[in-house]
Amino acid sequence: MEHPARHNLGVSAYARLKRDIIRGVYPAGEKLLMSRLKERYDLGTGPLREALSQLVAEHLVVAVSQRGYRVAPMSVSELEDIYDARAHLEGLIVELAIARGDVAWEADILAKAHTLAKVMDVSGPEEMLDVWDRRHQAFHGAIAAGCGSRHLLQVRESLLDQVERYRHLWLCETVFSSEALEHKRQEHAALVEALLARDAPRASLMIREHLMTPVSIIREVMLRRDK
Amino acid sequence: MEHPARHNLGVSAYARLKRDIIRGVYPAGEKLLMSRLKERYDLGTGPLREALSQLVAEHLVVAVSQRGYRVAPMSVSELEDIYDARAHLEGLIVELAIARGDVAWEADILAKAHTLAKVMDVSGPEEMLDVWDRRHQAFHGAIAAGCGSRHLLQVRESLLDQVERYRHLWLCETVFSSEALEHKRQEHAALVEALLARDAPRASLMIREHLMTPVSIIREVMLRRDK
DNA sequence: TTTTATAAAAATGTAGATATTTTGAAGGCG
DNA sequence: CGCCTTCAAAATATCTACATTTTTATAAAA
Repeated sequence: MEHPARHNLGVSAYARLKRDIIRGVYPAGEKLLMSRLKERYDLGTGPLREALSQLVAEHLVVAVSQRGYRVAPMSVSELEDIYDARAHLEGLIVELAIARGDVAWEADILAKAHTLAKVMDVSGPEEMLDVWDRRHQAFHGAIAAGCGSRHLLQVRESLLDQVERYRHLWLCETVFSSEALEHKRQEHAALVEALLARDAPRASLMIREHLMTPVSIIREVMLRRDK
Repeated sequence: MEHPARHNLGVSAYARLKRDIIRGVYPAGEKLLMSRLKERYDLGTGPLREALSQLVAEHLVVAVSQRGYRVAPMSVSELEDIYDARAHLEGLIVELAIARGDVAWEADILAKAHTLAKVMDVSGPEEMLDVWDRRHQAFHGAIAAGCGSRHLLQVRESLLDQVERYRHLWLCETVFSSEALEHKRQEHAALVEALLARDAPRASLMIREHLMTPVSIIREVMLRRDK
């Protein structure tokens, strides 16, 4: 009938740039030369500037007038602040979800938790980490969805994007030991239990702690790298 | 020494467009014709598209590929969700501010509260509403600042921008009676009292209720207009 | 070493070319 | 007659190429 996807170049430039920044293709603080980007993505300046403007609004890129764009810098202090903000926001969302979530919400959490717990190493650790991460996101997404607020979820997504670069450091560093995975699994199980029991204070505390655990590891990776 | 402000056209296009959208110069859902914008702001398509891309990221504008841009639609359901999200976020921020704020934070709140309480009608109601609104924002900003999290404050700003169009309806509608102003003043005083007493649950509840009060009025304005 | 002059590189903006969507009229069909 | 298609013209969005302005790098002079 219609073309499957008919978006303009700015949109795909945005998606590709964002992906590359989050994946660490460009180091934090690196200058994003127009000429280089034009070559790499085979696009004109127009669409690129559109994409960069959006990324500026999302704080993944900073613009200095007449001096182009650079990847937003990373720092330990930002690491701490962003994880702190995210943990507290997620705590709030969990409390609301417990107050507002219905049976379908509960069911979806159970479903996603089950899928996550059953991730098996079938085709190499690289592939498996990818699957695990996707299902992990889906699990937490299902929990958050219960809050029922489009705008809170939107704000949550925004912080997720901003935290992703730091989280990527963690995923790369942590050669995922099966103990760590087992530990996560237990935390998730306990969290599900608290959610279904509708114990808001406990669930909120648990998720805040759950989300803060990577911070110390990432901090050390960053300090080590900076030397 | 140097030029005071040397930003590119995209930046000023962004500021002007945002201002006009928030102020209701363009009705919600209206198509933003490139030709019209070019004429109105005397700019080329390049800078305009940059600005619009940023506004898309901030959810004030929506883009449909190959079909240009339009002002983000407004609806009663969004009104309710956005105020709900904002109230809960602000409640969280207040709790954190009470836990983390120092003496300078307390002092700044008192200062801003005082300035706000002493707004006098000196040069017409238009001017006075403007002054009151600015000081009101400063007062709430001072409270929020105590949470100490750059990212939470950034997320708060984002929601403030999104809510501003609805709030503007309220400001326009409410021919500010001195009773309403007096009522606000009392709410503010009580809030300051709870903050200084470091009573987190009470302050959080108070601010949530304080922020939700305009909703019913705005809803009625919107329902009346849609008919 | 610091300053200044100059050349190269880069960012930014505009005009116009291209592609897409919308409009509106004409024609066909129930 | 009302309603749906079809199709061309007009309007619109989008993109690129090039012109302009600004910054950065380089080298000579103080």
